Amino acid sequence: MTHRDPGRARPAPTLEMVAALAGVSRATVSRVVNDSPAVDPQRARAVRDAIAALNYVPNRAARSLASRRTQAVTLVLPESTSKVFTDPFFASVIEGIAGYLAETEYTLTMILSSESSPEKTRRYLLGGNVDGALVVSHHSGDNSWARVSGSLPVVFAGRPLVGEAASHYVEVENEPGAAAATDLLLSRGRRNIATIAGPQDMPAGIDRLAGWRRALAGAGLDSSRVEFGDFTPASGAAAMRRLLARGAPIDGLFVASAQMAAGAYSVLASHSLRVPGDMAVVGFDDDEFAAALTPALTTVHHPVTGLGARMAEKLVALIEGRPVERVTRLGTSLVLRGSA
Amino acid sequence: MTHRDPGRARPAPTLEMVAALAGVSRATVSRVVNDSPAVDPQRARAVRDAIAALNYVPNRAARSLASRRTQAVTLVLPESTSKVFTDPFFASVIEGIAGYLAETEYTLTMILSSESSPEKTRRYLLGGNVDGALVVSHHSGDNSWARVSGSLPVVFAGRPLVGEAASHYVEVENEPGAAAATDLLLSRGRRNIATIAGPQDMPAGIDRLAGWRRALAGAGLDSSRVEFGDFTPASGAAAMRRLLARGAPIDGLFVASAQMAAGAYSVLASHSLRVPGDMAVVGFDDDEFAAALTPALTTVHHPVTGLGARMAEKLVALIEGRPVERVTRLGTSLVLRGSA
DNA sequence: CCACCCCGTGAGAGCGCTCTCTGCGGCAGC
DNA sequence: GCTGCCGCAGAGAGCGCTCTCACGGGGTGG
Repeated sequence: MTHRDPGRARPAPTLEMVAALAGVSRATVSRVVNDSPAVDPQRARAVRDAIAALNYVPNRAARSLASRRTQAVTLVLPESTSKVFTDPFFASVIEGIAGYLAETEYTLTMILSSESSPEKTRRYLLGGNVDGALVVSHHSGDNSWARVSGSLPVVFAGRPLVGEAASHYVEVENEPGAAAATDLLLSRGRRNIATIAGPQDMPAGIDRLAGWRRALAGAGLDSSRVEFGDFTPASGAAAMRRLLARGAPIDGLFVASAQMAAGAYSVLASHSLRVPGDMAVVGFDDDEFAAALTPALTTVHHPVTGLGARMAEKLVALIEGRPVERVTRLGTSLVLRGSA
Repeated sequence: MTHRDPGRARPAPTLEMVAALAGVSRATVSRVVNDSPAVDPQRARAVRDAIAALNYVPNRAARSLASRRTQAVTLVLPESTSKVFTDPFFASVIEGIAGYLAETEYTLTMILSSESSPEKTRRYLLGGNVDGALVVSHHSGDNSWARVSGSLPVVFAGRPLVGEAASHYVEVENEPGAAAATDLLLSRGRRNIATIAGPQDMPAGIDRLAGWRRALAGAGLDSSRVEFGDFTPASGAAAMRRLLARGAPIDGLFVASAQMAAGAYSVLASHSLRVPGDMAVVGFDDDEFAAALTPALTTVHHPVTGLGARMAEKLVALIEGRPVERVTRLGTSLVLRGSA
């Protein structure tokens, strides 16, 4: 069998056709479609009937050409596909974004920029496809955003490392959260506290490490027990192994992501180190990894869904020209479970 | 601080402006942009210079209005956000799609239809936003696609349960794969073979169960040991519990997804049943779950990334009016690891 | 009873691009 | 030397919609 139907079948009905059927002008149909004020109710009804009869859907291209708006925003994910789809963080952020946008007239598109060339992404963003962009997980290397955000409203998840002063963003208070987590370990009487930190080219990685450092400094303790991961379980396991290989005593551990904590747990188990007995552990991220561990992970909770929602809210406000706070900071809380 | 910049800043350069700067007509610029044949090389160069000087990007809305094409396709995911972002299957499919499209001029957008209303999704698809759609994981309840696919090229992942005869799709040979898996268990001398099947409103669930049934029937064995899950680990665990609670002896198990196998493993462990000694297990899906289990899961491998790539390929061909096979079937292979 | 509004409507001018069609210049053929 | 092509460029007509503007008719106030 071969192809049956190149392109769309019957030509789509147009405003013009609706107007003809309803016996009014195009302008009136347009008013009804955009439910603008003050159209004679009877005519409006006739128009609606005609729309239903023709199964009319406004052509987005024409509309956006005429109105210079697209009613679409895009979520740019500069991570590799598999990372995006494995990390519960992204799922929650997207849930928050999609949830907020569902209330509005905006539709969400996504673009995995690792899969397309940067040039293609740029053309997509600047080519009038979207009214604004949301950017998640930008590493410091990504300076392409400076160019784009001059011409298009952009909201970042997390403080951008370049061009921070001019950017709109929503961030979690990583540093205070990490400090609080470390303080908890201190309050449990731990004094040899290590950390598995995140990538140092991302604000979440940098700030969580800084919080840990500040807390230890406040207690006059040594903050040399640091190993780094990339937020994945495997990297957490590797970092844990390196930490143990150092030979220095460790009785407390702050891990910058729940996924890395999961990796660390498996290494601790293979070394017959008990949590929290031998090693009190506090993580960051209150996701399914945190809850699924045994013992369940005491962790820093942050509102990830809220992060997404606030990003979307900020972007829509920006697009519509409403006053917007440039920066939104979301607080964290400590969730006490079994690991510390 | 308040907002700084509603909408885009400077008005975007247009074809007209490029034409003026290059000293040619709009038509010529258009030819260069679409690298159509036969433009005087010198003029073409002048045009390119002008484009670069103005940092010109063609306006998509205008282009698609005039050409009746958008150069964009969308991936529709009718699952809940968290499910999409947790299941490695989706990640791989998307990887395949994005990989293929990266070679083309098409951009990929995604729409999580669970988050938007079906009406919004329909308007998006029919509103001229995209040239075609890819649909993954449609349950039998989803008959909304029939309406859409009349007006827009659509390619499904897996055989659609409604409107199969008219649909373009790419599917994995689930039934033969499941039969082969079951045959392996038979060849290992197992005779009391159970299955944890997938949802019976999805082809993958239906066909894998059918393959298991056929293999057992071929061997003249009983095929009553069936429990159902929804492809998630938790549902696999629950199904395993129900299977064991029946009290009938079981020495072989075919699980319709690696994720469910992971769930089943944990239940087997808690019943002190050893794999493969007490229970030989064969799964379906060769993903990270399968490899991470202990013992590693013997499983049916199917080309998930290839599935995505072939879907994208088929859709693009459909859009461009090239001849296309209506159905593509992808074979499976058995990956022997420790569990059977 | 006339001037003034105001409300609902239609006409019409684009939005930025594509694409057909016409036209112009140069070359080959007779 | 004239006709016929062919190759390349420009003119111009839309694509389907939005939005401003002007208009007509029915109140209201003086």
